[in-house]
Amino acid sequence: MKAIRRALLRWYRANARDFPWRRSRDPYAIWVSETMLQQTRSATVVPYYERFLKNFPTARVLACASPDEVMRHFAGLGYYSRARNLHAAAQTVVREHGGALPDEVKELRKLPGVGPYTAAALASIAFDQPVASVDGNVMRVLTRLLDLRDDIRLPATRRKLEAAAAELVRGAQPGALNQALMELGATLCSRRRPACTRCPLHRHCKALSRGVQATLPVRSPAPRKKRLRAAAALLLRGGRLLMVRRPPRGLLGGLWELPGGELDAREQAAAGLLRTLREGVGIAAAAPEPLGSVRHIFTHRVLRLYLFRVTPQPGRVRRHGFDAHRWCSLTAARALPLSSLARRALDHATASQS
DNA sequence: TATGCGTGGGC
DNA sequence: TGCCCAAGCAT
Repeated sequence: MKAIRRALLRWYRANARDFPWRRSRDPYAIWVSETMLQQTRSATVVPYYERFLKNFPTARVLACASPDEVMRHFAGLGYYSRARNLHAAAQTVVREHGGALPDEVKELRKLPGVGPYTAAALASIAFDQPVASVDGNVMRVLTRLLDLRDDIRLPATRRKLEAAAAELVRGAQPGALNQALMELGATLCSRRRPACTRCPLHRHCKALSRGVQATLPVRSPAPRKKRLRAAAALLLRGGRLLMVRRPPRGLLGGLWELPGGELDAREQAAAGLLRTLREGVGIAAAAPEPLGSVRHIFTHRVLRLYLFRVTPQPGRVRRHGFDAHRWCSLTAARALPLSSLARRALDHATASQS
């Protein structure tokens, strides 16, 4: 165990990649990075992280910002409940902890958006607490090191690995040990073609000694994605287009998009669009002009979004199921917090119609 | 315990 | 095209 610890730390000191969050000791900055890194590649996070910290340098500044402004800096990153939770948690930190992040796992876990992994990562990296943070990378490294063939989708497997990791990070430099395990999993101990010859743990790896490293970790297959269809409108009035904001919870919560909605089974796209406009924004229209479609893949769904240009009949917007609406210039619409899907839809619709 | 929640990249 | 994956969390 001691040899493993020493090998990991030495390897990490020599091989840690240079990320902006690794240059900071500020618990708030580390918190922001850990939140953005949840289920997200580090290369994707870098520009978001830098922009976010420039605009919201402290928990106090973040706590005072508007929800739209916070969401604007998460737009395109995905899993948007992270932004809402981070914002709410910053307000809690200001209100209950004087603006400074608590240093204990138990207190950190009470913050919305801070789960077992993030709490342990913060406590160890920012506050030197000897707790193990087990993410997907660590699970891959440890299942191989131990030749553990249990399904890593199961919580029971996760508990076993957390116990193993807890043994490892006992003692000095828990933050560096946790990061070393993650870094190893993110680089050498990759899912396919692990670079075992360069691995600091190759002498200790049970899976390697048995030649089964490429078969680990074992993970039961995910259920098949559901297909769904939706329609959205470039709804123009006096040179401005209508944008709507989705309610805070659920899919793409808090983000803006073109008005429209999901189609029923076998419903024609144009007819369905007119129905969703009637139901969602209380606007009547006729003869939608087709502008093509875009395909978008979510974690658990495959969406086909049909786009139309629509000339509305006179009448006020009466929202139902949306949070807010706004008549915008194209420039203003593009500056709203948009999901990647909404941005692509807007781009596609405006390019097709001109 | 199972499911919902984004996005972009790799093969 | 389809499937898997990447520093998970909430309900």
